[in-house]
Amino acid sequence: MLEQKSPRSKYRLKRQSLPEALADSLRERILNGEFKEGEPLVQEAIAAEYECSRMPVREAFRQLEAAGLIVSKIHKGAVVTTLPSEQIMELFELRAMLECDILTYALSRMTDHHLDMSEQVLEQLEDAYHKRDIAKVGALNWEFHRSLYVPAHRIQTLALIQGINVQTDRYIRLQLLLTSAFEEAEQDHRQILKLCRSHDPSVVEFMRGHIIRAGHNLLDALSTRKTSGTAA
Amino acid sequence: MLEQKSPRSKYRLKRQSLPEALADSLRERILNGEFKEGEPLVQEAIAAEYECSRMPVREAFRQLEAAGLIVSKIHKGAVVTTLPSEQIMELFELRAMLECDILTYALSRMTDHHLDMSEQVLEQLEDAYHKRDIAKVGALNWEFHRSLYVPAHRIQTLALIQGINVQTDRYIRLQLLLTSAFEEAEQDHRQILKLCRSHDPSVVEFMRGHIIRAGHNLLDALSTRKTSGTAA
DNA sequence: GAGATATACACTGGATCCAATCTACATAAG
DNA sequence: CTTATGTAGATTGGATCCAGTGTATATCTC
Repeated sequence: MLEQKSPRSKYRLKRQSLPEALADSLRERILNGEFKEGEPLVQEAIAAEYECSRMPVREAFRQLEAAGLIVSKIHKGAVVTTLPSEQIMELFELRAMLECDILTYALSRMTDHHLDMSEQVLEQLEDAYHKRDIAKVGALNWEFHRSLYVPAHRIQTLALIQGINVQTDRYIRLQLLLTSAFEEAEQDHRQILKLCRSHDPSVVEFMRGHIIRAGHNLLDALSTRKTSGTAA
Repeated sequence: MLEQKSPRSKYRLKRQSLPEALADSLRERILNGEFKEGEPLVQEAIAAEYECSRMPVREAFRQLEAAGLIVSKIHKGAVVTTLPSEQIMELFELRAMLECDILTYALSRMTDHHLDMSEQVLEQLEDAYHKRDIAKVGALNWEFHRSLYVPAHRIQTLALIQGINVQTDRYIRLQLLLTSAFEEAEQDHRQILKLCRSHDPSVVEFMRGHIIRAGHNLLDALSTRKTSGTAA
């Protein structure tokens, strides 16, 4: 818990405030489904768990609220956000639009170095997938997409996409538990990388399909879960 | 300062925590240029101004940071974000893409009621513009755009667009001080409303031009300011 | 016994206090 | 005179404490 991430310099020391570290950890736990939709997050309980006061917890909550992962009502506390299925699909549609846009920018600027990096991430992703390490798959899935977009140098767009991916990650990880539809996504990823290597503009539309299909697959999985098993 | 906003019910009482109210007020002050780019925000000073402790200020800062208006480094405090001009233009391009998308959804669902509401906002906007009330123009400009998008029922998209508009608002208000390019925007707004009334799909492309032009006009204004007057 | 009122407990909101870190200035060494 | 070191003041980070609100249970009235 509370590990630091993405060290730029080789000897980078802990440079993160407690609230940020807490937010990172809590975000991860929400995405992993440890805190389920609608579940209340009690300041005191979290504080006790991390052996700190409620103060940094409150600041972390503000961050998570801004990211759309929780909502907090005054004097009533925070609960994990619940999204209706239309809004989940809307998130995937937003991703499709924004990621296709940024990929168009990125495509002409990708170097072999970039592509090798992406391939490396993809290999890790495939490895994690075969080991059924859900959390790692979720994180690496985004990391792979992200690696393709970096060459675009579209800072604001990338930040926006990252925010949306945090939200969809939650459902992607859920889907990994429910279905085996991710097999298909795996093949997509290889194809995407291949098209990128040849700088083929058709990759943009392929990416759109990849994202939209993921959304539909997920919604199918969610609806069948709801109709069939109403497990607590 | 710290007034409540958007009362849905007629007798809505204060239902906002201090940090939220603070964030609203500080956001407004940043957008109005009272706190300039790169200017540090000192917790104690703000707390003294609002006659509260530093605690709610810190939580408000977290919100503003998530909105991209400030950045805070550990043990070094918060400063108002400075964006390079490419990123400002990128924000306008994002707006163009997202707002055109949502407008397409909204167009077929707009009722006369919706359109009348929009017209009402537009009249207030024109009024504020003629009175040179910069803050009001900024707020109402977004409110007009927003009113056109509400019928689309695209909650996530609208939230995203709102976030970007908060950022561009800052520069729009700056532009109002620097240039008279907003005249043109005023005419655009009337034209947009007219096209919406006839549910003419060409309004989407018109909107795109409206937003992109606004971005270019702004960058022109900013660059001439930088090259000519290097006023403190 | 059902509904309204009162009260106790749990939790959040905010203030004050202490510790840790940064910055700036002063001082000393080369 | 320049650079390095040390120290004091300012400012942020985090903990503890108190107050206010919400909820649930118990009590009272009809």
